[in-house]
Amino acid sequence: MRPTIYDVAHKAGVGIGTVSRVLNNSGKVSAATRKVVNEAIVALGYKPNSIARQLSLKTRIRNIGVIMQPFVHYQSFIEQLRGMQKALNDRAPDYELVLYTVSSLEHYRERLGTIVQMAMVEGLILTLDLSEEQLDMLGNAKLPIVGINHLANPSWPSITSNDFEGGYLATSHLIELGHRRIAYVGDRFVEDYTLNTSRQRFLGFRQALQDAGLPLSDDYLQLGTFGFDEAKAHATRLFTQTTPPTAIFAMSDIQALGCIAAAKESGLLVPDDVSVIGYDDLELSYHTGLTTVLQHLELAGRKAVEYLLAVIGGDEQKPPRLPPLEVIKRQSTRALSPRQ
Amino acid sequence: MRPTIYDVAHKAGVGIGTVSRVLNNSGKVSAATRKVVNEAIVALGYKPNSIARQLSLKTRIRNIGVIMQPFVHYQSFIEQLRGMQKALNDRAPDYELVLYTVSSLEHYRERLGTIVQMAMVEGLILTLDLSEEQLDMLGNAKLPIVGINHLANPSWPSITSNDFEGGYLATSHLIELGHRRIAYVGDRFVEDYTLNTSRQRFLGFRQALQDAGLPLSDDYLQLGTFGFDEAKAHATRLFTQTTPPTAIFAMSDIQALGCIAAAKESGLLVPDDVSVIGYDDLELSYHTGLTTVLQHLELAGRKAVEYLLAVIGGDEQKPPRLPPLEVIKRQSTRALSPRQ
DNA sequence: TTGAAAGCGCTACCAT
DNA sequence: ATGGTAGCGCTTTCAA
Repeated sequence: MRPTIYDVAHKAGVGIGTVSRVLNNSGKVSAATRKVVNEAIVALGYKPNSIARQLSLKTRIRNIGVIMQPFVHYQSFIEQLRGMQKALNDRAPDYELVLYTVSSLEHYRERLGTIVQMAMVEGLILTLDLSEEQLDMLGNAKLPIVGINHLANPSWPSITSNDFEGGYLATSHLIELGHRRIAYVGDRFVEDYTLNTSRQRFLGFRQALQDAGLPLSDDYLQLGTFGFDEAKAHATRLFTQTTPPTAIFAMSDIQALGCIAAAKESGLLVPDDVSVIGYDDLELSYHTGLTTVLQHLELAGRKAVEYLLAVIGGDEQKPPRLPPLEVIKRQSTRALSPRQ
Repeated sequence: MRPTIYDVAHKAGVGIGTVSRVLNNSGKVSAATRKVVNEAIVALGYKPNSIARQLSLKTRIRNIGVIMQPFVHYQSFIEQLRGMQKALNDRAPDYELVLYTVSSLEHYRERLGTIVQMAMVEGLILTLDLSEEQLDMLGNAKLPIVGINHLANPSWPSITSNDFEGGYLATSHLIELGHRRIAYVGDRFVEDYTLNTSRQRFLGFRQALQDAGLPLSDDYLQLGTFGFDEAKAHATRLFTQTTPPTAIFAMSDIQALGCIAAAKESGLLVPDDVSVIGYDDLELSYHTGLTTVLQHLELAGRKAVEYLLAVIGGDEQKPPRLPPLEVIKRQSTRALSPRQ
C-alpha cells in the first residue's frame, strides 16, 4: 500500500493539515515542523496522490485522447497529429493531448474499454476502425468521438477523405500525361483494424483505367506491406519486366519515394523514363519534388479537434468537411515521351 | 456548476447508489428505475466526474509527460517521440504518454508549474532548457525528470548528444574528401528556450576547420531561422558568390535538403558540383540518400523513457549514455573533383 | 431492488 | 503555527 498523507502525519507526529501545508508551501509552517515532515516524507517515500488532490481542488484536467497505430511507419499520422496540436493550442490551450498507441486489434479493444470506463478523456479521436459493439459502448458512455479518414460506419462522425476519388485523380493525371502502361504499388488489402485506404485508392485507380479504356495487367499490381523498402523492391520488380510500366501510382508518398529510389538504382530517370505519383502530400514530398495527391492531413487533424471541442462544448453539429482532393504537380511526373 | 450524481439522483427520485449502478451497469436495477435515471441524466446533461471515480476506484492513471516545442518544424522530435512510444509500449504499456507542447518561454514556465503542481504525471521528459528556479521546483516536487539533448545543467539527468563533436565529425568528413571551401548553414544562435545545438555544432565546425588549417570566411556562414525554405535561400546566396563553396555543412537534415534543392535550382549537381552533409539522420534522409550525422534520435527517446521508468520504480541510477555519433555516408557528398 | 453511509486521499477552513 | 473537520463526486458495501 502506498503511504498516504495520514501515514506521513502520523510518522511526523503532526496533523494532516500541516503535512498538506508543507507539501504546497502554503500557510505558515515553522522551520522545525517542516523539517520533521519532510523527513517523514522521505522516510516513507511518500508521493502525493494527484487524483485526490484534483478532486479536492476541483481542477479537472481536460484531456483529449488520440488513439492511433504506433506511428512507426506512418508519417501521415504525424501530419494529422500536428494539426491536432495546433488546433488545441489555438482553441483550447487548457486541454492536453493524450496519445494512446495500440499495437493490435485486441490491444485496441482493451485499451478503448479502459479509456472509456475510466473516463480518462473528454473526447476521443480515432484513426482506426470500430466494431458495432464498440460504437455502442461509446454511445452508452456518451463520450464524444470523431474518426479520421473512415468510411466504415456512417453513423459515426468522421472527418473523411474520399480515397476512391483520390485514386481516380492520381491515375487520371498519369493518363492525361499520355501514359498507358500504369502500375499500382500499395498495401495489401487486409481485413483488420488498419485503414481500408489502399483498397479504395486501388478501386479509384482501376476505375480510371477502365474509363480510359486501358487494360489492367496483373503484372502491374504490386501489393505488399507498407514501407519504403518494400515499395522499392516492388518497383524494381516492375522495372525488370519485359514491358515495364512508364508510370507508377504509389498509394503513399513514402512508397512513391521507394519507387523513385528503385528507378534510380535501375538506371532510370524520374520523370524522364518513368513517372511516379504518390499520395498524401507529406511535408517531405514538397522537399523532394514529388507529384502527389494532397489530402489535407494536417487540416484533418485540426478539424477533428475543432469538431470534438464543439461537441464537448455541447454544440451538436455535423462533422466538418475537408476541401476537395487535388493533384499537386511537381517534378516526378511528366508527359510520356517518344522514347518511352 | 456541473450536475453531480446527487442532482441526478434527486431529479430521478432515487439514491445515488442506484444512479451509480445504472452508470456502470453493475448490480441489479429494475428496467423502470433505469429508465427514469437515464432520463434524468439526459435532462441534466450529466457527465460523470472521472477524477472522483478514479479516487473511489483507487485506479491511478499512470502518465508520463513530454514537454516539447510544437513540433511543427522539428521532424527530429518525431523520431524521439517514436522511440519513447516504442519503449513505453515494450516496458510499461500501462503508462500513457501525454504530450505538452509549449509555444513560448513564458508558456513553458506556466505549463511546467501546473503540471507539477497538479501532479499530472509521474515523470517528465523535457526537450527544453530549464532555469535554476525551475529545477528547484522540480526537485521539491520530487518529480522524476530527464532531459534530452541538453548540456545546460550537469546536475540534471539528461540523455545528451555531443553536438560539438558532431559538428567536428561532419566537417572533418568534408575535409577528408578534399574540400577546402566549406560553408555552414544553420540556425541563428539565440538565448532562449530553444536548443543550443546550432552553436555547438558550429563550434565543432569551426574547430575542425582550424585544426585543418582552413580559413573560416564570414561569407560562408549562413545563419537564419530553422526550415527548408530558409536554408534553400541561404544556399542560393552561397552559390551566387564569386567563389562559391564546394561543400556545405547544414546543421540539420531538413536544412541540408533545402541546400540540395537550391543547388538543383542553381543548375548545380549534388554531389558532383557541391557536397552537402546534414545532421540528424532522419528517416527521410535514408530515403533521399543524404549524407548526415547519425545522432540516434529514436534511441534517445527510448532511453529517456527507460531511465524515467527506472527512476519512478525507485531505482536511482545514472542516465544512460548514447552510442557515439557517426557520419552516415550516402550520396550527397563526394571527393572534390578537379573541375571544382 | 434499493437507500444510506462509509471511505477513497487530499485541501482549506475554523478553531485553538 | 497547528490540529480537527468538512467537503470534493464517486463506488461499494450493508441493511432493509
